[in-house]
Order: sequence, then structure tokens, then C-alpha cells
Amino acid sequence: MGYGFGVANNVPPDAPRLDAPRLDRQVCFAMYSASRAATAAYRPMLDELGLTYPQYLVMMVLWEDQPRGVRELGEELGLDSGTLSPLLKRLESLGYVERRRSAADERRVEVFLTESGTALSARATGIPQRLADAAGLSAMELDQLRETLGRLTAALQAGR
Amino acid sequence: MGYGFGVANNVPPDAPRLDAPRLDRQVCFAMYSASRAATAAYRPMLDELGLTYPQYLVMMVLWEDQPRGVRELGEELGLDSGTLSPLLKRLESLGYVERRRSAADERRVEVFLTESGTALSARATGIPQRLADAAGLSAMELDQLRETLGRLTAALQAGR
DNA sequence: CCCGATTGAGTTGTGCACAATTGAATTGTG
DNA sequence: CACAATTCAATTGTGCACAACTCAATCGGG
Repeated sequence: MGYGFGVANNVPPDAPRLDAPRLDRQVCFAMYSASRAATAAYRPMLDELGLTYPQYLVMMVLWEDQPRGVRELGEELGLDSGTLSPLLKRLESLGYVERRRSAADERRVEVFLTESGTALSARATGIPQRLADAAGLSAMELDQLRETLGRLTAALQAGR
Repeated sequence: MGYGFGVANNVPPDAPRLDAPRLDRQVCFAMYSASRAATAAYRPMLDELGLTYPQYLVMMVLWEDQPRGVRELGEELGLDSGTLSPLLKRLESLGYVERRRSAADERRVEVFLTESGTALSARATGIPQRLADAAGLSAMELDQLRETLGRLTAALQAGR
């Protein structure tokens, strides 16, 4: 029985190389493909809001609690300032957020929602449901998938 | 019970916006995070081969069967020529592949493994096992995860 | 209080993704 | 056969990711 990460034990006799990694057995490729497919499924909905998927993630964090420092946003999303700084600049030029240097600690930059950014939340409400409908999985499967992926992510990050 | 795509039914009473999408419930964010964590876990191993993860995917397809057209590679991996053309140029400059215009159809470009590219397969053999070890999931969980992600990807791609 | 170490955001450079376009080669149809 | 439609790879432009670095602000030990 395969353990799912692509090692080709029990390969059929016509396999080109007996121990070459097999793409179709790799969980990592399945995650890579699924993640890109999900982003692609979001795209037409997010286009209506003028957002990319990573920008939508940042907005979701801000909709939950606001303002947030760049560093906090990075911790929530696992992104560094090299990714967030230009992304936030684009969100700012879209008029959805404002960046202000913290008075208490001049190193920090606080990200605030504008009125327009706050209002966007209402327009985004239906998006997760529409994705769930397109996913073709039961509620139980989605919950279990999320839980398994969470453990996988934690284990991969721990091993460094 | 939540269905896992982030709709906030049964939110706690202190939630900032009752119907705002909640990041921590989203399967899509879990996939996005897990996929990046997996790529990060691959990175030190692939660094030894001089490959990025997408380059490694292309090499795996070629190790299975060779030569392959750019279009076939794209179908296997779900990537277009805009991604593959520069990637293949880099693999070529690394000396792992060669690109030759097909004589039968001058539009096609066939991608061949070089001797060095073929030899790389042996050095890559252990990588999937090392990833599986780092994943912290049972063989059964990995198999089921791969199967679920496959159905999810297919459903998301079908709805377009 | 001083100064070396740390923290925080931003910049630079590389490599995907992906939309849109280009231009050449081939195919299908009248 | 002619030629419009299609196929195919490559290019251009935008926006992530992420490593490496810069520079200013803050912290902490002596």
C-alpha cells in the first residue's frame, strides 16, 4: 500500500524507472493543484471587488479585528514584509486600507480599514458559501479536510 | 456544524462582524498554507539538486516518459506556456533538459532529458519519503487526503 | 546612560502563476 | 488549392512568495 507521498513501491512492470518519484501519487502535488484551483475559482468573484486572493486574505484579517500591525498580519497569514509591503501599498491605492506609523513605536506601521474597506465586507459575505457549493464535498469532508491540512501544516513547519 | 468554507454560522457573541468571512474556518486558506508549507519543506532538499518545486514537478513528468511536448507538460501540471517557457529555459541552462523543434510539426517543441537530467532522478529518489516522514500523518490519512484533494480539484475545475 | 543586539518595515532580485497578445505553422472547409 | 480558423510556443505585464539586505527605532546589559 502506498503511503501517499509518491514513493513507487509496487510499481507496474512497465514503469520507466523503478524508483523515480511518481507525480500521481504525491500529496504535495495534489495540494499544489487544489490550492491553485481554489484560487482560480475565487478569481471571478474577487475580480468584482478588485481584489486578488492574497489581498482578500488580508482584508479578512482586518474585518475580524482592526487596526493590525504589518507584523501581526504576517503572523496570521504566514507572510513576511517582503510580500505584505507591496500588497498593502496596492490595497492602499485601491482605497481599502490606510497605513499609519505608530506613535508609540515608530518602527510599527498600523493598517486601518477605510470606510470603503469596511463596506467591502458586506459584498464579500457570500463568497465562502459559493466556493463551498463549487467544491462538491460534504460539510463533514470539508471539516475533516481542513483539520487534516492544519495538522499537516503544523508538522511540516515544526520540522525545520 | 460548520461546513468548512468560512461561513460564520454559530459565531461567538463577541465576533466583530456577524457575517464576515472567518479566516480560520476556510478550507481554502488551509490548502494555501499547507501547499506553501510543503514547498518550504521541499526547498532544502531541492536546493541540493538546484531545482525549485515547479522545476522538480517538470522533471518528474520527464522521468516518467520522455521526450514530452511543452503542451503535454502543461496538461500534466495544469500550467500554461507563459509559466513553462521561462521555466524550461532555466532547466535548459542548468543542463537538465534540451528543447528541440519537432521536425514533423514545426509549432511543437519537444523537451528531452540530458544525461545529467536523467541521472538526477537517482538523487531525487529519497525526497518523497523524507517529505512523508515530515508530514506527521499516517499512510491512510495521506492516501485519503490525496483522494479528497483530487475530487475537490476536479469539482472546482468543472465549475467554470 | 551608552552602545551593541534586536525588532520592524521596506527594498531588491529571482522565480513562479496567469491573463493577454503575438506570430508562425498547421488544419479544415469550401 | 486557397484561406480563414485553429494550434502552439513564446513574450509582456502584473502580482504574489521568499531570500537577502538596508536602515531606523527600540531594547537591554553593563
